[in-house]
Amino acid sequence: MTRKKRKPAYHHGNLRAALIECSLDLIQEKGIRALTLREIGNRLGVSRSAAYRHFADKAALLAAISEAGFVEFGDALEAAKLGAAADFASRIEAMGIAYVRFANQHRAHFEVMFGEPRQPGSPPSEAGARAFGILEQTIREGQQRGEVRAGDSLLLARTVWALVHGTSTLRLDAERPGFVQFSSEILRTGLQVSPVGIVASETPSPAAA
Amino acid sequence: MTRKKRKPAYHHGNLRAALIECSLDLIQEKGIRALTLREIGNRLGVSRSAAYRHFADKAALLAAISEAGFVEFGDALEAAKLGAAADFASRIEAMGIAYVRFANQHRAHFEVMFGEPRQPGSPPSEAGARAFGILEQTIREGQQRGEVRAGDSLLLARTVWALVHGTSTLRLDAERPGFVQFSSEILRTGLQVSPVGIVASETPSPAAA
DNA sequence: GAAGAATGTTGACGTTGTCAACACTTTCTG
DNA sequence: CAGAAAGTGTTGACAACGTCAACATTCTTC
Repeated sequence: MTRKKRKPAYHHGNLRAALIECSLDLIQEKGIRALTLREIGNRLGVSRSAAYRHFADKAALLAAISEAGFVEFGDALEAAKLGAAADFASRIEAMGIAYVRFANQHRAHFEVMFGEPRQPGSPPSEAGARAFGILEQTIREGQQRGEVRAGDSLLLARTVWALVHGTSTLRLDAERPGFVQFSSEILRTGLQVSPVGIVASETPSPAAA
Repeated sequence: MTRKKRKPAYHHGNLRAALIECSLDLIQEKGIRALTLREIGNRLGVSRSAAYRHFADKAALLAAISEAGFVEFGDALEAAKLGAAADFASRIEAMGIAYVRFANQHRAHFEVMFGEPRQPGSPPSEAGARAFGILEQTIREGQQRGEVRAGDSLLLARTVWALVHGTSTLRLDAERPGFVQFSSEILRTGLQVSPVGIVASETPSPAAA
C-alpha cells in the first residue's frame, strides 16, 4: 500500500506536474502555438481531456506554468545576487546576466511568463512580485551603501528592469532585422560605466573587498 | 467606368487594406487571440475565406500587418528626431518617448510586430531594419558631435533600444505584479543623467542652439 | 462581345478547446 | 470490512477555427 510513503500516485502518478513539464518541452520544441492539450495527452499516454481534472482550462495551465516560472526566476536572481560580491556594481551585473541567461535557457518558461496575455480576472503573480522585489531591494541596499544615488528606488528598479528585460526580449527575436543579437556587452554597456545612470559616482570603487 | 480614377474597387473596394485595418481593430478590442478570419469576414461583410485572395494564409496577413507597423513606427521615430533640437540628448529623448508612445497608442500593431514569432522561412523585415537604422544613425551623429562617447555605435544603439523596448513591453503588461506602470520618468532616468552610460560628459551642454 | 484574369462564395475536412456522461481507483466512514 | 464519497481518467460530441477545392461573379483586355 503506497499511501503517502513513496508517491501520491493515483492513476498516473502525479499528473499535474507532468502536464507542466510536458508543456514546457513542447513549447521549447515547437513554439507556444503548437501547445495543444491533445498532444500533451499523447505524450503522457493520457487522454486529451485529462488535464481538466487539474486545471480549469488551457489558460489556467499556462498561468500555472507562468507562476512556476516566476518562482524559478526569482530563485535565479536571488542566487546571482548572493553569489556576487557585496558591492552594488557586482550584484547588479550578476543579476542582469542571470536575467538574460534565464530568458535564454528557459525560453519556454520566459515565453509564457511574459508573452502570454494576462486574463483580466486573474490575480497578479505573487512570484513575479517577489522577483521584482529582489531587484528593488538590491537597489535600496546600494543606496544605503552610498553606491547608488538617492531617489525613488521603485523608479530606479523599473529602469534597470526595463533595460534587462528589453535585452532579453529582443534577444529572443534574434532573427529580426538589425535587432539585438545578444551580447552580454549590452548589459555591460548599460550597467557598467554608469549603470543606467543610477550609480552615484561614475567609477564606483567599493570599500568592501 | 472607374478605371484608376477613383478607386481600384473590384468587388469590395480594396479589401486588402480593409483586412489589415479590421485586424488591427479586432486585436485592439479583444486581443490577438480573438483575431479570426471568420470574424474579420463578418465585420467586413465578406466571406470567411475572402482573405485568401490577398494573403497566402493567416500568418501572411500578420506579416503584412507587422511590416506596415514597422513603416509607421520608423516614420514616428524619424519625425520625433527631426522635431527635436539638434543636440543628442534632445533627440534621443524625443525618440525614446516616441517609441513608448507608439507602443502605447498602437497596441495592436506593436503586439504583432514584436509579439508574433517570426516564420523560419520568412524574410527579415526591411522596415524594421530601417527603424533601427534611424536610431543607430542618431547615435553616430551624436558621436560626430562629440556628445556621445566613441565606440561601437551598433552596440550603443542596441543598448538604447533594449532600454526603450523593455520600457514599452513591460508597460503593456501593466496589470502585472510590481511591474512597470509606465512613467516617462523611466526613460528620463535611463537617458537623462547619463543616457545609458553612453553620453560623453555627465551633463552635456551642446554647443549648438 | 468573348476570353481570361481577378476576386469572392460555398461546402467540406481535419484540428482544436471544452463539456457532459461515464468508468475506474482511492480514501473515508460507519 | 462494506458501502459511500471523493478523486481521477476516458469517451462521445459540439462549435469554432484555418484551410482547400470547386464554383460563381465581376473586371479587364482584345
